[in-house]
Amino acid sequence: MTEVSPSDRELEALKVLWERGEATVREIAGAMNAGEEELAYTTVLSLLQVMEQKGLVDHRRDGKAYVYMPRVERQSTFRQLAGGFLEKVFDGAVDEYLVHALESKRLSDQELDQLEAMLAAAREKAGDGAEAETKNEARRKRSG
Amino acid sequence: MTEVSPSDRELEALKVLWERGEATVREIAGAMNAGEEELAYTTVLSLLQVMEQKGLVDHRRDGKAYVYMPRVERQSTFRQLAGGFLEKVFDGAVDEYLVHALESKRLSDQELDQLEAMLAAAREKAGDGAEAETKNEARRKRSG
DNA sequence: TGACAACTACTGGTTGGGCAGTAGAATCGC
DNA sequence: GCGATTCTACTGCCCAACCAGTAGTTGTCA
Repeated sequence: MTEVSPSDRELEALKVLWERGEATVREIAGAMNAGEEELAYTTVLSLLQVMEQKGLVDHRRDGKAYVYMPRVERQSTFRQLAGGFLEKVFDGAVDEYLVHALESKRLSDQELDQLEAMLAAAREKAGDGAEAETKNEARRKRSG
Repeated sequence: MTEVSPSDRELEALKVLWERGEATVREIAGAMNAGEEELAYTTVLSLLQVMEQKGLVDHRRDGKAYVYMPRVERQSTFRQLAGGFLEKVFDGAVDEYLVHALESKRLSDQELDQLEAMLAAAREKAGDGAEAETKNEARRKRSG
């Protein structure tokens, strides 16, 4: 459904919108300028306009200002981004994907616990679909 | 050390080189054209030349042809890519990073085992490094 | 209503990635 | 030596992302 992926800057803007639900251009610009970089107001506006064309955001009028809101879900966008990266860089090898992330950053115990829990959950879910998966495997082997 | 990240296409070429150790332009072009897309020979050559400027690859002459070889490590490149993506998209939240990867792809039992093992290893390492890390922290604070 | 303040639309410049053609250099076979 | 082949160097085009200015519009307030 969501064919277009946001660029880096666009993702920044989306993050603001996901957090707030909706925001004026000025608010978004303010949030994006929280760091060191300073973007001109009109730059952010341009960004939003392009994003609207792509279907990433929507807007309505409020007084004389435009209020922008996200049109894509946080979840699905992230999934799409992660999936795309995984495929593009690691050719789908999740273990490679994770191991380099682990190497690039030292993790706290809590984070490790969190990951552990997620793996357990994934295992559960895999259990659900395991039968179908196995059938596919078998079919592939027979026909191959 | 490695300041520049390869673009998507450049990464493709690097993958070929990592696999083979070294290769002529023609070989690289052949490998990259294994899929559906067809790139002109000169296109691949241009790509390599740009990559050389960036310090991603090196070349030597062999007869009349150039033989290219990687100048950056597979490991560190992947780590850099994964780390960058993690930071840029998920603001460093590894759990988010993984969960979306898990969602985007159904995993086999083997893969899950693999991930589990990696987490265990990471936990070990976290334990090992904790002390040293603490010492460094302390030293830094004292001298600062 | 008129002037000002704040906002948006439109336009353009810059950069990097991607692609490929043409011209020129090197090599090989004879 | 000389032509044909195969390679590289150089150049240019296209497109998307990014950035921001200028002109025009809208709302507000005295």
